[in-house]
Amino acid sequence: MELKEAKAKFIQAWGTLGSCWGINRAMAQIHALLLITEYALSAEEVMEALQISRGNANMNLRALMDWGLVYKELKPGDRKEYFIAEKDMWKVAMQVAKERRKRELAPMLNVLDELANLEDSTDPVASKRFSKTIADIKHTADKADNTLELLIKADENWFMNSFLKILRK
Amino acid sequence: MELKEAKAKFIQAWGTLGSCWGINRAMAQIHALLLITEYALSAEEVMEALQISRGNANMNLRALMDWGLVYKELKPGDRKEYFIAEKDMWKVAMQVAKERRKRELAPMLNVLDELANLEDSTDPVASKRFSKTIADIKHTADKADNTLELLIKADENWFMNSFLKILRK
DNA sequence: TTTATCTTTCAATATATTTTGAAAATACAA
DNA sequence: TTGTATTTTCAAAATATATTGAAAGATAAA
Repeated sequence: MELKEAKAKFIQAWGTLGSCWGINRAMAQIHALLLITEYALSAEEVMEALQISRGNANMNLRALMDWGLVYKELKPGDRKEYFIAEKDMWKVAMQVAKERRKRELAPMLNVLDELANLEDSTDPVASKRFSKTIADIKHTADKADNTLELLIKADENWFMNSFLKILRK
Repeated sequence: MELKEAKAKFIQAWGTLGSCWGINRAMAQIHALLLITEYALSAEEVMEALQISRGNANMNLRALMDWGLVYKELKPGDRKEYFIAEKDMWKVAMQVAKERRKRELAPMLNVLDELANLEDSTDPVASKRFSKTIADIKHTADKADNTLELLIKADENWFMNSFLKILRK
């Protein structure tokens, strides 16, 4: 296999993986492209490499920056913007965990909270039973949330991070 | 809020959460419905409760069983099949982790393996650099995979499980 | 075997998401 | 300011995904 083919294969595989996680193909492919490019690329170059439109490239580059997976890089004397991906995959994983926690887990915990305290006087038995089920789900979700927070916080902490590195060896 | 409304809200919220994770709405909603129903439901009852077609209900109930999140229950003297959800949310989380590891992480690791050993004599420098990038990504992915395996294995092991329960307190 | 009941399949349809590209907005230099 | 390079927006089009429902396939009792 030649290099060009290998790069295409990686971009394709990363795109497929992304779609399992509710990330659209273009976004995942742009991420993949930037991951395997050691220098920063302009929107133009991304469009060219992946054969996508300007609007698509722009929208997904912006989304990747929102997720903290890609940074903008400005070159002096050049009006174009260039984009480069975070290459430390552990940081990438932590960033994704952090964002998903904020965007998905947190809202669900709020809904569960609201539902756990329900009391419907029309049918107190069923109502009680429902609250119990919800409370149980919330309990596990809270544990997951705490674990994730601990992991993220630990990663942001120098000492814990060195400790984790040993575990990750 | 009354009970009926609360149940609808939970089903709706669970459906939204699912769609963030590449799970379609119907599948997530059926799961939610079964989670808050203490007895087993027939396909008919699921269709009725969620206002979905027979084919849709059937296909997604089957998918939920594939994921190990829902079990079939047969009642003596009744030809209908009934469905009940796994209620232990920790088990649910582990089951999801297990399946996603198998279905998504494993194939990606295979692709990375294949790409890490590439040597393109046309451009040995770039080729080497690419392999190094891939190897680095694979390294982190392997760590994630190992951690996940450990977690799943631990959960399947009685002793480790009691230990984890203390951590989860 | 026939009949009644229930489940599965799948092509057609509906819905949702992604992508495009041209126009508008913005940023900057002269 | 005006002109030029670049980015952003967004409605329309294209694509992908989910849903329907009727027909075919099972299964078991009569």
